[in-house]
Amino acid sequence: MLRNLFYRIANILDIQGEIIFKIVAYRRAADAIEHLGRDVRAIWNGDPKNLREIPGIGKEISEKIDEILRTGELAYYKKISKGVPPGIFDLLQIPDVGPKTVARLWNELKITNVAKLEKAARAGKLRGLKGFGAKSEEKILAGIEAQRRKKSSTRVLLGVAHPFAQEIIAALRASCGDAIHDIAPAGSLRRMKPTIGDLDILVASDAPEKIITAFVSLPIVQSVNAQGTTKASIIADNGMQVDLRVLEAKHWGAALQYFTGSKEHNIALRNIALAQGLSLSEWGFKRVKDDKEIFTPREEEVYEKLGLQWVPPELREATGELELAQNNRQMPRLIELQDLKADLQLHSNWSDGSFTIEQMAEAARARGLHYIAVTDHSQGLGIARGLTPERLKQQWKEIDALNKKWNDFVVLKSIEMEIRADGSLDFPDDLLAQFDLVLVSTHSALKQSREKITARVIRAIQNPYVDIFAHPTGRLLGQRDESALDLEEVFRVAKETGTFVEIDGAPERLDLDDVRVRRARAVGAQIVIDSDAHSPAGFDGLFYGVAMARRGGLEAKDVMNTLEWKELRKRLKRNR
DNA sequence: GCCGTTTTCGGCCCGACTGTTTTCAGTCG
Repeated sequence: MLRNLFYRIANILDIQGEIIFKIVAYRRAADAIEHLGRDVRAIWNGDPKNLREIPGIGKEISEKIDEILRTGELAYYKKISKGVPPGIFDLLQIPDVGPKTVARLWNELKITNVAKLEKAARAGKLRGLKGFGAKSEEKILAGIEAQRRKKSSTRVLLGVAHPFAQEIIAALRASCGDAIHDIAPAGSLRRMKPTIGDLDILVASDAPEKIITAFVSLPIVQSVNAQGTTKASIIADNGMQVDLRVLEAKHWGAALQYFTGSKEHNIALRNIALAQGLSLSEWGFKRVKDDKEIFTPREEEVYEKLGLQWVPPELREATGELELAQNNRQMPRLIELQDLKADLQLHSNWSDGSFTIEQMAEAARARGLHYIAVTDHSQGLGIARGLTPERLKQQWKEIDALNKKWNDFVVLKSIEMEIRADGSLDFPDDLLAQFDLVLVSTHSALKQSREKITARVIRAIQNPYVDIFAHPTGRLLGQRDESALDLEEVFRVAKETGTFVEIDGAPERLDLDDVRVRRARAVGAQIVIDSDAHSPAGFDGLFYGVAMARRGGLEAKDVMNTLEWKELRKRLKRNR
């Protein structure tokens, strides 16, 4: 709410022609609030001065936040938004229409919404404005059309975009591998964001034409948006836009850094460069005093040149990573997939999985894991064939028999137990005590009020036999929003009780995300990473879960299932 | 409006592209 309000203030100021730096300040403050991952109230605590510890929030904005938190209103916003037609903000969403254009459309032609703009453009009334011609009208109409299409399309899950990019890269290597010096995905995919808009792929090569031709001829290409000598843009048959750029090897480091982003990270990095008399762009460095160019063939050199540690792409979100890179080697050594010894949430055909426990175990073992917890659903989740105590006893016999098969792998008896709407659990304590490990989660009544669902979850994790709270927010990307759960409070109780909180790596969940992972660690809750696999391929979820952990800045020591079972077992609250 | 190993005042990221111009403003990533 605060974020949207400050963005709206920035947009109004932008249209009103306010100096850009003031506008940027409001947007930056809005982003800072979003990146907090918790309620600003907790930091505010009744005193606006407390807010100034947040980077990007100074005297003016802290006092405005204070006013909003106290009164629910902002006099300044009321003042500047007076007489601004609401349709104006939709105009800003149209590609190639910015604040200056909106201001002139509004002032000179009384155009205040998209419908009026479309009508005027069709009637050829825009070309009367100075600097506008027939092409401008076409561009605006195309922009409106593009905007309409975009509304219906959505971002793609990381779990879809990542293998897709690998497929494209493999195809390009196969067709012109001898001409490829280097190839890599950039953009939000390289930063491993939970969802991806467009794919950016970078190639270092001396034969750009060959690469471009091969790219636009790939079988996945549905249409070609643009094709030039060094870049091309296509729409793939799965609807994704894929942009390819080809460049010389000497530009590789700067280009990869630049196209990986984030935009905010790059701006901060360029500021650091400027302070050292260097101007940084996607082509490399330029010394300000004499324009001498300095090339960086490797990305590491971009950071080294500035006296910084290399920043892992997952951390490049301008949330303090450059301070770590500057301050004497404080960059964390982020957790890697190989650090995980176990997967503590997965499903078999005893509930809603499609494979036997043995098949799942063999797949996990083949991926290098040392143990797994089989966490089929409990009876409360009837739709997923949840287990009753009777079927559970049969399942345990199967697990006991299986465990005789290996001397280097263990299957733990576990359960994904439903936390009922009232906070009670699906099984009594004497049964819970017989599991190796108990995981709890919510699948129903996710629309409960903040108070109700928070109390419900806390009651569950206070149980002495509950070890892990799985997919905490319950979100399904693109389908279902997070619950209203007070995560800050849940993390606090998790720490106090020794309950672990989970990063569920299933691509449609990625729950906790990076922002929440940071908060969990800051509060002191212990974390595990699971795949939530329902099939052998589902173990890929560990990779995506690790990506969220990396984005949250976690090292191996921060993640409990990097421990072998005999160590982890000692850390369970029931054994402490 | 924010911020400080060049600054409490005077800065604030960089380059490409487009359409309209004839040197540039606006937009984008």
